[in-house]
Order: sequence, then structure tokens, then C-alpha cells
Amino acid sequence: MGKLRELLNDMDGGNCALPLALEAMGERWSFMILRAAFNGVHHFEEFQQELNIARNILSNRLSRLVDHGIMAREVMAEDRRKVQYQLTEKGIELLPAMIALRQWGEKWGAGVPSTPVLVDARDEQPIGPVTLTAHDGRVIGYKELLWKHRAELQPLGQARVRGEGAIASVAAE
Amino acid sequence: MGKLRELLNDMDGGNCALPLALEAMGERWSFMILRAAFNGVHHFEEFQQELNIARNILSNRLSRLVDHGIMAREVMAEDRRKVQYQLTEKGIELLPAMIALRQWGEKWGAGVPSTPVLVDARDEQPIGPVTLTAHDGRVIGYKELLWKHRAELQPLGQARVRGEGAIASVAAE
DNA sequence: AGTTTGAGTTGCGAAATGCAACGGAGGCTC
DNA sequence: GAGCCTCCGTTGCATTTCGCAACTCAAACT
Repeated sequence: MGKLRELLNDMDGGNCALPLALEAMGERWSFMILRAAFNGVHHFEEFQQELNIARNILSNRLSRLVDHGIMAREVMAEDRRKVQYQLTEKGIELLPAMIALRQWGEKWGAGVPSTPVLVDARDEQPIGPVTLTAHDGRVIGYKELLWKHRAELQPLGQARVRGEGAIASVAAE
Repeated sequence: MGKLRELLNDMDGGNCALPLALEAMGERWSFMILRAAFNGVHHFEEFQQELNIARNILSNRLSRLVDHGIMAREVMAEDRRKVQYQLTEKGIELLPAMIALRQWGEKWGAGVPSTPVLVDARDEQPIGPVTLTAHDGRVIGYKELLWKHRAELQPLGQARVRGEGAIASVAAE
């Protein structure tokens, strides 16, 4: 497909996962489809009516999401006309990114109150804002952050932290 | 499925800030430009060479980001050929969304180690994974979450007002 | 058999994107 | 102040993607 993606991959010396993420999710409808999926939409016609997206584009986006392992496509047993699209683990883990975007839009947009809202199942209170945190969980603001090259990282004791699927284990290497 | 219907109607009614965010950041190069800006790129030529983006597209994207208040454009005093593009507060607050995306790409991509890496200025340790948290700062997984309408929320103590405040410090259990 | 439903595909015009060349104001050098 | 260089774009044109409407096609339903 696009030559763009090849270029993106080796930009800036060739090391950033952002282009990779954007290759999967950077297209116009991808996040909207994802959002619908998170809200329980599973079928082609549902996506189409819900999002008012052109059918050919929807078809294309869905298969691309499937190709990227973000959604799984399954022909339903009880009615073989129907196809079920479901988020994979990989897709589900896009939730923080999506919510971060949504919260940003909510804060800076024209006071749009998003509905439905994501709540903690335990107490049914809305979730907090998505933030950046230090390795120990402290919330960090932009001014307390630095960009460092991987090479210059100094290992500091044991830095393994919470979150079993964590990406955080970058200290070594 | 009655519930689903309600949710769908709300979506269609447009009560979601995600489309709003995507209008500003949903285009192909927007996040890449943002990333470069976060890494200290400020000038047209720098963006162009850094990203290998077509000049007309870059021009268009930059002015759109300016229109959306994500970047500020300023002609430099000491050399009036130069134009400085800088992130606004609104732009800076896209950082969690961008990092969430990047971490996702890092985790699910082909083991791409992103550089440079964002570290806590205090101890120079890499930041933790971007996660969803409860109103009290507990990290919540997808299975502990529910979608609720704003109307059905039960008030509890201090009402959550999204936005500026960092939530209470996390006692990492 | 005939109709409806679900999930796409096809054709075609409109818009966005990409490439290369050009423009023009500001600064530098002599 | 003439000529050259730098920075920030714009213009023209080819390619790619998007969007709409109509069409297909198999599986169910009546």
C-alpha cells in the first residue's frame, strides 16, 4: 500500500513505536469503530448504521483491524449470514489511548459531556483522568518529565512495577 | 439488548468527545508532528526533514494544528524568516494519549524499542504504563469497568469533575 | 418459490495526499 | 546594493483514498 508507512518506520533514526500504532489506528474511522466495539457493537450492519460510515470503507477498515489483530472476525454458528466482530486482547488494550483522547476532547472541546461514561464497577464512580505516572505510580506532569535516550538510562535498583502486562520493563536492555 | 439501543442512540446523538478529538488529531501526520514537537522540533524545515513529509501537507497540518489551538505560531524576532511552532497547553495535554498509543505500539509491535524515552526527571527512571484508574487512583482493568449513562451516576462525596486536578497520590498497594 | 436479511463488492466522482518545482521575503557578504 | 543563501511556504499535476449509491450473493425466513 502506501509508501508513507515505509518512511515512517525509519524516521528519526528508526526507533519509535508511534508510527507502528498509527499504521493500525491512524486512519479516519478506526477509533470510531473501536469505540463502537467497546460499546457492544459487533455486526457489520450495526457499525454501519451507528457510525454512518460508507459500507465499502467500513468493510475495508474492519478487515484491516482484523489483519492487525485488533478485532477477530467470526462467522456465527446459529446464523451463518452473520459475522461477529470482537475486540481481541490487543484491541482491548487500546482503551487507555482511546479514553485519553476522549477525555482530552471533553476537556478542550465545547463542553461536550460524553455518554456513556466509563465507571469503576466497584463503586460506579467515573474513572479518573488518564495521566502519566512514574515507575512507582506517582502522577507526573509535563514539566517533571525528560526525554532520554535508552542508552543513557541508569538502572536504579529494581524498577519492576505494577501492571502485569506492563510495558514499563524498559529499564534494562 | 435494550440497553444497547439506548447506548447506540446516545452515540448517534453525538454525545462523545472522541469525534471532536479526532477532528483535530485524526489526520495522518498530526500525531507524528506532535511527537516531533514534544521532542523539541520547532521549525518548518526541521519538521520537514525530520518527518520526510511533503511540504504542502506539512504546511496544511501545521496551520490546522494552530487553528485548533494545539500549536502556536510565532514569527521569531531575531530572524523574521523563521517561524516558531510551539505546543500550547492544549497540545501538551495530548501527551498521555500519544504515550498511550506509543506504549501500545511498543507492546504489540515487533519489539520496537522507542527512543527517546520519557523519564521522570526526579530519578531518571522511565515512566510507567498509561492505565485507567478509579477516582481514587487505583489501577483498573477492562473487566472491572462498566459503561454508564451520566444520568444514572450515583453521587459519592466529591463529584468528579474531569480535567485539571491530578488525582490523589497512588499508594501502590 | 419468493422474499428478506446480513455482509459485503463495484463503479465512479470528489477529496486528500505526495512530489517536484517555483516564489518571495528576510538576512548575509562583499 | 547586487548577488546569494535560508526559511517558509505555494502551485501544478499525478496518485491514492473516501464517499455515495447501486448491485451481488449466500443464507434464512414464509
